[in-house]
Amino acid sequence: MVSISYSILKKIPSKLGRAGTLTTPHGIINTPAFVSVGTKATVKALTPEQILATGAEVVLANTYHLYLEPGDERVKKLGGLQRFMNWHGPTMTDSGGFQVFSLGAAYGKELSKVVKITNPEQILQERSSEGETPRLANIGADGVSFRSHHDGTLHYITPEKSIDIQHNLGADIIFAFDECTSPAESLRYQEEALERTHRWAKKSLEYHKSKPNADTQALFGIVQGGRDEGLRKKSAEYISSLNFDGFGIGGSFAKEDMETAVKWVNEILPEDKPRHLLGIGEPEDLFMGVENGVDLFDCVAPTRNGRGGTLYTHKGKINIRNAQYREDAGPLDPECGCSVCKNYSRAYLCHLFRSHEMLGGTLGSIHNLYFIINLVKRMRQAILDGNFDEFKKEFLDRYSA
RNA sequence: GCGUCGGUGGUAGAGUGGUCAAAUACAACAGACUGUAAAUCUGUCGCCCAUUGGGCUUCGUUGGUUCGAAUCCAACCCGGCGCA
Repeated sequence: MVSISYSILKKIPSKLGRAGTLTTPHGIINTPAFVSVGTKATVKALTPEQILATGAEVVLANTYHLYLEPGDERVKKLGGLQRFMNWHGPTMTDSGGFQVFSLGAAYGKELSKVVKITNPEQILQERSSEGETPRLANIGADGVSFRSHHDGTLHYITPEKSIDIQHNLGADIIFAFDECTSPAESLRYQEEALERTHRWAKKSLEYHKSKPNADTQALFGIVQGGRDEGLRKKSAEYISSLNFDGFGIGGSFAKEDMETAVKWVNEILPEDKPRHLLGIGEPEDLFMGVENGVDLFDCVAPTRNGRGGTLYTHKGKINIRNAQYREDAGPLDPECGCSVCKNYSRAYLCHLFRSHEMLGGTLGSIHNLYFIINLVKRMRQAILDGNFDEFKKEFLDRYSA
């Protein structure tokens, strides 16, 4: 029995990009697609009905968070992730690998998923090591020990443990436990981390395949390797050699490193399996990813920005709290087809955010998710229509003007 | 009218002789956010220049005491409360 199946419908001529369909036990994902992030089994501020209305086809939850609260066993007992959160479409779970980074090397520092600086020298300076906040995640030989950020309890996650948790959660697509590294790490460290991630990938896969869940849940292996071409390619080759159902491309990037890294990897990954660029989702990055053969993206940006009042428009992002919108009776983005843009004024949204009303975060999330999901859908359509390049130029010219 | 307590930056509210252009919170004005430590976080917030920094004017009003006053004294103005 096969958990998922992927097929390509059309490619971007002489590029890696493609449009296809990914069939899961809980429905079809039309790729490329943007995956909504619902870390704790909720896309923050949205009901499943609202998630659906944004055009979302798939939701990604998090192993680490759900393991801590309410507990994966409990989720299993309550019918699994889909049933628990009342989301009936396809689901994914991240392995907790990102938390190795965010609660480890990046904890208490200026490091994040995408670093603006590109000069390696500068990135290395970001690595402040003395007397900093103690990490909540520490890497051991076979796994990672996490100090829970909400009750201080200690937890040890191994690749097998991560898979067990993800089996209990029951998402359609799950990820191998990996180590997301910072671009600030030395090449030597990247090598060491990559070896670890590869070892864990193999363990994750073997363990997964030994369980009946392998029939209903697909497992994606994650390519790492940082900013180094040799390591990235080595990782793509190694992960490709294992019998994963699909692939994730991970790591924290310097903004301008991202495109080359994605290219290196996707030139190697087998064409007939889906690829997921983990944690990426700003419009310009989505174009880059789609053009270079990425099928799936997930990113907290639309929802996190949406809750904070930074909203996407065809003319770039705006901060709806700004004074200039206080009496702006027009729609947020006249070119957007979402329910927020059709029914509410900028002035009203501005008021909601200024008065800290919950509805602000909800409407902001609905709009931003719709905007990003729809953007990727339009990219898909453009591939099918054979005019991806034109669409990309037309959109980005105005978006970044 | 008498007594009493009090009048501080947009607001609330610390401060009671120098380290005070004045804590803190809120508001205001901006900014950040990329596999969610996030309905979060950061900066600015008297005026004028400047990179550190410097100059000027502020704590009801006026006048004093003092090397030095938001802080002490006096008078006045305003408000709360109590008694007539």
